[in-house]
Amino acid sequence: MPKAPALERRVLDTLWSGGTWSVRQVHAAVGDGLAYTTIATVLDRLHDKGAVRRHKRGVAWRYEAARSREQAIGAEVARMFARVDADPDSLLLAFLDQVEQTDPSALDRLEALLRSRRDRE
Amino acid sequence: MPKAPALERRVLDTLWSGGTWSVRQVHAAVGDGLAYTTIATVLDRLHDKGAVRRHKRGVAWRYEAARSREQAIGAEVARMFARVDADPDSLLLAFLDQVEQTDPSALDRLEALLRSRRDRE
DNA sequence: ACCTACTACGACAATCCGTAGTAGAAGGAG
DNA sequence: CTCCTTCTACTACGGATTGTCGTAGTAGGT
Repeated sequence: MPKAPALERRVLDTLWSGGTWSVRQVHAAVGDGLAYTTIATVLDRLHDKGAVRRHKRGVAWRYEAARSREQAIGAEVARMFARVDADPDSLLLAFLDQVEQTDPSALDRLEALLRSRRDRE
Repeated sequence: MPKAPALERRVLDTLWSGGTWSVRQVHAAVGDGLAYTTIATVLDRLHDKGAVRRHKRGVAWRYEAARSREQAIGAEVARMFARVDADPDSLLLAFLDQVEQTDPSALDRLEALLRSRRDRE
């Protein structure tokens, strides 16, 4: 139904806030009147996709994110690079435009990152 | 069926190569043994989504991209920014990593772009 | 008046996602 | 040992998206 998997994202956000979580805990954290089994299903599917890890704690599973938010963002960026592979320069341009528009001060941070990366070698 | 709309992308790539196209021409360009009506449908759906423009040429439609590839990339980048909105700095990092990994020389171009953008104001 | 090319519309299968119910196992309380 | 609560596993369903076509009807040229 949704264009982007909104509920999965909310669950992941919860896990990314740190630690391991039982279904019940995630359910409480996400709230929104959703059924317990809805959260259980989402967690299960996330596990099938390899997005989360889990281990048994007694009868129940304990879940944690399989990759950090940073890694997930990295994968997202990689996917985008693959999608536009014919035209990397437009991507640089578009990226700068977006950064500037979202948060102009980020341009400075970007430049600092860039410099430190160059100096590192 | 597919995660990313592969055929729509191929059709768009064709249109992005320039000019206006009849269904028949796109069909020939995409090839791959697909039926003529398959291409017609894809073009039609692309039109519904506003991704392409069309005007009648006699009985037939002539299609062209509604936005340039560059604009499409910009929209893509904007979508990604929205998705990660809580953590823009990780995005900067991940972006640099990807640029470096894809094409190290692009880092220099990025820096040049950054500088020219800053000097422009 | 007929053939051809083109569009409009409908259809179907696969997949994803949100959402949830049910059955059954497992463990603690008496 | 038996009952109640808690969890998981499995199944299901509806809506959306996409790939893929078929059919029917229309409009123009020969």
